[in-house]
Amino acid sequence: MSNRTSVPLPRGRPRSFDAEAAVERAMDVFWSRGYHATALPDLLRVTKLSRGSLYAAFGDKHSLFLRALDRYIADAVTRMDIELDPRKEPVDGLRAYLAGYVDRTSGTHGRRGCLVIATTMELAGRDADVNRRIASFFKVMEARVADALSRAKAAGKLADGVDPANAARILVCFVEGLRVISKTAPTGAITQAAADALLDRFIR
Amino acid sequence: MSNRTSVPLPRGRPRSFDAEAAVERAMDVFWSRGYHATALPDLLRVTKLSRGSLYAAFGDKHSLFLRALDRYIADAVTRMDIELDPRKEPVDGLRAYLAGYVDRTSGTHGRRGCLVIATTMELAGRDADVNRRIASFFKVMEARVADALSRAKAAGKLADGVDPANAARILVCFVEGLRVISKTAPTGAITQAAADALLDRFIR
DNA sequence: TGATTTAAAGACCATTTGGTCTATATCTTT
DNA sequence: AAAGATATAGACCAAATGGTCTTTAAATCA
Repeated sequence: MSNRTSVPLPRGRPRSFDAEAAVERAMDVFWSRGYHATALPDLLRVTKLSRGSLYAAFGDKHSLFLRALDRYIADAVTRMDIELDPRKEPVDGLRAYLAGYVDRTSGTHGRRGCLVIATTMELAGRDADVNRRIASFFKVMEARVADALSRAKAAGKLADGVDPANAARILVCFVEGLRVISKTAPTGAITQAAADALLDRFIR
Repeated sequence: MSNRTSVPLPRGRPRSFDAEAAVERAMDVFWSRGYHATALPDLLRVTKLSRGSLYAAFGDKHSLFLRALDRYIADAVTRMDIELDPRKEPVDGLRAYLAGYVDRTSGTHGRRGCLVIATTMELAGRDADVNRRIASFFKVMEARVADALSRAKAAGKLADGVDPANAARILVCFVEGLRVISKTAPTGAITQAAADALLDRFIR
């Protein structure tokens, strides 16, 4: 039977560029400048692709942007899955989750901002593809945090009267708000103190 | 001495448009679409000005945008000064402040988003004029909230161990985060419950 | 009425935008 | 070596960008 059903090997010159790497570099520039402010030449520069290759590989600017956004979101979800891993102590996980945001909102990292928030504000209202992705991301995030809080509650680690769903929304809003105000004032130590103070109100 | 020092009366055709009203309409469109996505024709349409008049009155797109942003920020500060008026009960003030955000993040209002946050994400990193205004706005807001919390503490209304400065940062981050996630999911009731739950953790 | 000032209308401009296409060089397999 | 496949470079395009300028109509005061 050998290779009768296998896809024939491609002939000729092989792809010489790594599409995933190009998406990552495109993500970087969208992240730094936003969608509208990123022009084709910027994308060609960072991906080191010619116009023709870029359009052949990704279709158009908007599709490439969606790929970049998906990549950014996937990275964020992966991080959350590690920080809030159900096999860990839930409160430790929540501390790690908050610590990650403190780190990402401090100094230079903070000034860079967040591609999801920038995209939310710039495009979500008028771009259904974007809106879907962002809404689902925030939902996933809130669910993961609520889950960790539920586990903490079951272990008797939550303060009296704390509702996991409410607290999850509060924590998510807090970290997203952090990323906003840290664009202009990325003050790490103060942020850490605020994050600690907030979590301390919820745990016992 | 009559009118010796007075400015001579203007001759000829008087200004027939209200600059402040034009700024407000420009603010509306920047608010809905963002800076880059707002094109000159959009501004001409909503202000009902000709190109010449607009440039004569405001200089250029960027200057008009700064006027619009200043207007938006001034409105927000005015609102805060009413909600957090020192002559009111501080906790009532904080409730009013949060209620205002719940309202602005619900339904259609929520989908509209916030010009300050959109501008922060789109321009603050690369535009010093914008950065100054935004940084100062967030500082003012945090200070007003911290002030109300200090007054509440002095009146014995705060829970044990709550630091007004920390709590202020938490509340500001929470409301700004609310505005972000409400762009795609403006769920008013849930938001109100979260706001209540958060404030309840700080007051006695 | 006539002088003066203003705004509107829109022609005009250089530059930039996202996007297409062709010619050429390069690489791999047969 | 030949054939086939792919990437690059860059010319090219129409449309849109922010911005200037001139002409004309309108409104006011002297």
